[in-house]
Amino acid sequence: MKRVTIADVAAQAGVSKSTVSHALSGKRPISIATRERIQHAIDSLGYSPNPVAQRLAGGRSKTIGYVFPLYTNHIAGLEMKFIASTANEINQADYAFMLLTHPADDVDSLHQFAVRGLVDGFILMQIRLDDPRVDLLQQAGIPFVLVGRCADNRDLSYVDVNLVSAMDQCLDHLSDLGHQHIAYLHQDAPELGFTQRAQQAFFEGCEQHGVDPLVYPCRLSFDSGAAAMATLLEQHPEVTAVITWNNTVAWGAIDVAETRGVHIPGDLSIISFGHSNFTYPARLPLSVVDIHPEEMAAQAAQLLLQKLDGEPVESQRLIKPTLILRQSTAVSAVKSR
Amino acid sequence: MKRVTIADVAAQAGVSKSTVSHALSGKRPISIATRERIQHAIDSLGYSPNPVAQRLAGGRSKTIGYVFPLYTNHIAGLEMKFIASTANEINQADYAFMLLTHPADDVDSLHQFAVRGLVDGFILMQIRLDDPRVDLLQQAGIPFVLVGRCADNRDLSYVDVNLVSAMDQCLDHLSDLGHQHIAYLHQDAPELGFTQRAQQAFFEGCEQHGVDPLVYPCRLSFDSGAAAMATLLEQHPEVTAVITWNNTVAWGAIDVAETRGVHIPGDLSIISFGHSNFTYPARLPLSVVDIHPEEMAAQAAQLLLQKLDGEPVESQRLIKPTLILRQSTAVSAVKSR
DNA sequence: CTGAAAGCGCTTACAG
DNA sequence: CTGAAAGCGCTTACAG
Repeated sequence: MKRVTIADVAAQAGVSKSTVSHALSGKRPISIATRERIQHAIDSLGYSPNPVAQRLAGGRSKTIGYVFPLYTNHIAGLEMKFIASTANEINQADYAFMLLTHPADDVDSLHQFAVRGLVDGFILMQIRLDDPRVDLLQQAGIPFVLVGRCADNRDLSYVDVNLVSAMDQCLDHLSDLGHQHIAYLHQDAPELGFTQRAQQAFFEGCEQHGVDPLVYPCRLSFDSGAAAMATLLEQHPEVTAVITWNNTVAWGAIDVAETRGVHIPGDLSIISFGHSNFTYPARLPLSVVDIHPEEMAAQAAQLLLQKLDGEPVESQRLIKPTLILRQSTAVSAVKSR
Repeated sequence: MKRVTIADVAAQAGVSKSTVSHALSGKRPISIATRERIQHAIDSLGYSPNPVAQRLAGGRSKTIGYVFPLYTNHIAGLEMKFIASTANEINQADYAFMLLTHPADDVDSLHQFAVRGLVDGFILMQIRLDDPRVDLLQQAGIPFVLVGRCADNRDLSYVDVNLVSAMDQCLDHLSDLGHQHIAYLHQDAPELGFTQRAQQAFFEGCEQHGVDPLVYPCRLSFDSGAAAMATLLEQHPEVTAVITWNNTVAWGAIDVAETRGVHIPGDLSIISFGHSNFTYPARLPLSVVDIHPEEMAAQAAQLLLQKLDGEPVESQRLIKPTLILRQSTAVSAVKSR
């Protein structure tokens, strides 16, 4: 399998290598006649440029890096959806997809990696309010897009969830059903922008709706969701509705509730953040706030690709979630436990 | 952020670039004195070689490609575990991890990708009995390792599950509990080696244990597992135990059983293939055959890395699964429905 | 509109 | 044990 190079194409088309290069990049005008000869040579030889050489010579490697710290014991369907959607999107654009799983605080690894110049740009996940990776990439002058947001987002490109809308939709619905004491099982990670914004949106939404807000932190696991729910039920037996930031957490919470004889949705309504095709048991179709991970992934990928092409793009996007009502919410029972 | 190059190191150490290169690769003897000067220069300058240049000059890019067709709607915890484990393993070895999600039958994309020379080697998932990707990579002379096996595995390196052991452990256990009619909800993908081998192991195991084998195909989804279970219960009400190839399928099957009043484990025992930290509801701790995805991922990664380093390695490995008994299996009820 | 040449940062014969 | 030089396959000033 001998590689076909730009020199082969140039020879067959009877032009110089630089002409072939420019025909490919479109960076300078080429006469229609020679353009056709070059195209013909490319087709007949089956030429495709070597991205390694392109990159070394100052061009693109057509590779993007996806920075997503993964702890193998704590992965939910949502994370997977993000990864798979982004990978598919990038691959379909004929770019290579590089997954970087270094821990979030290991900025050195990212630095090492970035400086190696293997990728043209980055997509960052798990964004912190004050994220050292952002400073690093800005200083290095490497294009990147955030999925999420920092505290200060000047000059940054991001795709994020509209959490105010998400919470509003949940609270509108629950409030309409008569719920007065609503809990939010939120992620125990104050450094993340998502966590802060979701909590704030929850508190403000509760105030607007005149309901009593309860918040309990938990980690991304079934057991942690269960533990948080257990504590909640003990400390606030008056609670009649729960919102969870993640479906794994929701299942843990549901498990505890059912085990203690708290019936869903009769005694307790529940809504989870997630996406539309979570699986759920027939006896308990779970209502979810679909944050549209495929959509977020696609937009982030497109944003980055457009930046790499130098296209001017509107670069701060908020995706509006959709409340999908199934059967885990119901009219609040007047409770007197 | 000006890049430090090998020329900078050579200049500071007062040697030639080739000497620095050889000191780094160890491909020819370097006197202890100059080696020390070079090392000192590398440290003080913070030099790390540019993998793009290395690759172009005939060396390594320190990148491996992970070929795993992903359909975003059909992903279970096991897939995620494989991806995350492999990514972590590769990243920790200071290699870049490239995820290729092209559909399995899209050999052209893999070809395109391989010929671009971005990666040093591949790890292949979802191996078919007769896999065109294997021929492609063999002809191209690119190192690769399979997670799974083909029909003919001469000259191939792989890491796979010992399915005979897996089925034996399940059937030993179920048979001891008195089960006589055991079903296997297997993956509806006859082209995959895994599927064929698992079915064969199931049939042979049943024969050895003198039990009645039932097999029902289904796809990787909750709904499909539910549908298969529904059909099974209608056609063979005498069934008292079920083995599923995947936990998502198991939850679908369990859901249907419970909805129809078939109690687990009282009326029906169930064991799922999977891994040790699947989450499960407190009311139904699921027994699983842990196929050790982290272990498989780690071994595959190490195998490939060793091949890239030219180390001779024992290259066909079968990982023995572990049956983790929890509370979804019980003594068979004498049934007379 | 097109070409000859330098250069990207390495590796590896070739020579000593 | 070490160096000078060619070459990997491109891109991009420089020149016309």
